[in-house]
Amino acid sequence: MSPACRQAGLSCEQENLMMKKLPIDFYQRSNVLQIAKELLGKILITKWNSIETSGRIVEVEAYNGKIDKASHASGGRRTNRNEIMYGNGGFAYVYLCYGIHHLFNVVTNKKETPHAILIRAIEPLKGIDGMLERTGKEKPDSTLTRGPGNVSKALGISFRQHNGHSLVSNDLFIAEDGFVFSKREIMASPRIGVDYAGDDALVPYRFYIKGNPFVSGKPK
DNA sequence: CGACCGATCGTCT
DNA sequence: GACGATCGGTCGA
Repeated sequence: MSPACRQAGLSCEQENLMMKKLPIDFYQRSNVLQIAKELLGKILITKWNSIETSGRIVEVEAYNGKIDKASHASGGRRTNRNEIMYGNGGFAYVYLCYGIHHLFNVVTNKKETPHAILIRAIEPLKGIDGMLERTGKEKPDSTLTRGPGNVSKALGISFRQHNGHSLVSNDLFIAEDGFVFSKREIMASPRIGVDYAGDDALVPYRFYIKGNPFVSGKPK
């Protein structure tokens, strides 16, 4: 059960009822930084292989399209791999990183504007046993869904099966339950692992929840 | 602590 | 043939 529902004294049944899937309009807006911040506190859910897993988003990074040197679409670069970024918002962009990790992104904005938001960390809510099974971990500590590679592993997201998947589908989507982080809990910093991006490596496009144990990087 | 390193493979040059 | 929007481990101070 989510902290928000526990605080409100709601049962799991009631919690399900108040869960609302984000509509396609949420994703197709033009301000990727705004959407990235709004994703903090929302719930990412997967339901497949008879397992439902979900977690509250606590860390994201925005990638600001063609003008962003850190983006795969930098300079209008368009390849087989990043093609989905050039489509409409509301779809998953999943790619393989270092041959090992499947990184899950939310595509935003409209056709031909390749905006994306990388989901870097979630706080597990449902299906923790399933997450442990998928990751091979013994205990649900803070490394379970810390960092983008771990998020995908715990939720069973892979680039072969889920790249281009709709986010208004019934098996992979983001929902809101009324919970919101307060503004002062939301921190901004440069993005991680984008040293190659020159001056764009320094822009504060990473947003995370202050003090949350699932947030990647060094605590500060 | 911090620095470094190996894993592993699809994609692009 | 080189290289990642990473992770977890090791090693030395």
